[in-house]
Amino acid sequence: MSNCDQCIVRQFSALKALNKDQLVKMANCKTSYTIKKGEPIFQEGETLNGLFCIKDGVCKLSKLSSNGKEQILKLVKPGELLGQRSMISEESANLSAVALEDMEVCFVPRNEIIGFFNENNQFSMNIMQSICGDLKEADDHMVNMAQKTVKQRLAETLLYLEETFGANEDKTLKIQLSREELAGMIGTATESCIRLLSELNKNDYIEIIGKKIALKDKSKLKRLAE
Amino acid sequence: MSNCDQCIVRQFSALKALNKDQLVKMANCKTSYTIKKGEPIFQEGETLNGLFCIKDGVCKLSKLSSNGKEQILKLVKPGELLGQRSMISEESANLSAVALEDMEVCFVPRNEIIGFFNENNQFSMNIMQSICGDLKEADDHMVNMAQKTVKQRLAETLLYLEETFGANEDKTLKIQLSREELAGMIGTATESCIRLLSELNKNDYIEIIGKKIALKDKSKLKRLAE
DNA sequence: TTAATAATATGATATTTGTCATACTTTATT
DNA sequence: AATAAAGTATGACAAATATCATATTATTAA
Repeated sequence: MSNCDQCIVRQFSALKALNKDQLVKMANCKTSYTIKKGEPIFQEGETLNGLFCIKDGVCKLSKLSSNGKEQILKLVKPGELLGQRSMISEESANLSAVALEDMEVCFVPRNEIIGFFNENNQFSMNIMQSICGDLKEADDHMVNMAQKTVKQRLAETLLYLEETFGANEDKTLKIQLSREELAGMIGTATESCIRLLSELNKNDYIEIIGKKIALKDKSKLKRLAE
Repeated sequence: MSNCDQCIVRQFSALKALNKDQLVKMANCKTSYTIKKGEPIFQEGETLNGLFCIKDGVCKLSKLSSNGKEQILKLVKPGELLGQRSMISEESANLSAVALEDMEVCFVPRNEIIGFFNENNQFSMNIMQSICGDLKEADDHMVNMAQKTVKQRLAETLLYLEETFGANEDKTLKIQLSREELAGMIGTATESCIRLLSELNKNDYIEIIGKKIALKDKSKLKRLAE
């Protein structure tokens, strides 16, 4: 049973407000998991009863729309928490979480976290602020979805992916998304996404190297995204 | 200085967890406002420093997109709170709030509310749950924006408006939105919105009576919205 | 390795949606 | 009441996007 003290999640999430005692308690009740690329951490509708800490690997949060297409709402990276909303609302998961890479996560039962809420105001304030951040992001994202063209959303998403997950030595995006997943992020048909990528490639905004994508002219992309 | 004890906002919001003492404190520090239709309660970017209680009237929460169009993200009705996110994040307002009808609102300074947080766990839990509700709504809304056609979104919005704000005796929607505002809710051009309303009118989904809209066949509308 | 499957790519075409022009109607102002 | 201004409506057209078909390439399984 490893220590939570030095964990990356502690450094970057609301957990930074926990004291030694609370960290020990958490270390004693947590469960660690390895999750293979493509596997779910949880599914839409599932009861969670706790909080997930993302130690390593990236996952997508998505929801199936009534037309059967998967809309990706958010990508979650190491250091972040998962399942905050369900835990607080005492509701089943509204979104599915599926690994985009091999992952390491810890699960902490709800009771434990609620205990921390009641004895640690700073911790509950941190959790609140994290959820408020998600809400602001969601509102901003909505305006883009509603008011920008697919091409603009694609440009914006590519910039976001590089900024958030970085690039390899050959400038290609580190995060590996299929064309279908990329389309699911920007809310369009896979073919439209591929077509626009080809166009951006032709016009030297990006370079397509096999399945990988390198951002060639970021300022041009920014101008396109507005 | 009126009593907060019997206020509609107390009954329907996180404030229901406040005790007598806290209600008295709040009554003593609150400010009441009347806001005329069309006037802002606050604007995007403004510093709020407190929480608004909606006693009467409906307002829209909107944001200007980079192309200059207004996207309406949410409508807020009597009994609800406004400015929770800004208060918790200690950030300026991400959205503008503008009255759709004459309104009565109260303002409670941030300090007071933060005090209640620290002495009343149930209250802070209620606020958290309210924000979590907003987040779930935003996620669901996003899937619709991304995956449904404008016509489907229009049908869905009309149903939402009747369900949430009711209808008059002649079946027309109680809430009075301009075509431009309706377009701003569903994320489309005003002309497209008008055109689709005409089409729904022609096909007996709705009836257009001057500027007012009556839902004529709700089950057909539901089927359209999917 | 070979076959089978999935992912990527592109053409052809239909549909949806946005834009601009203009007319009509209602509301506000003088 | 007359005028102006704003809101609603519709046509014509262009642009954006989805859908279906099919080809090509990469990946997986036998």
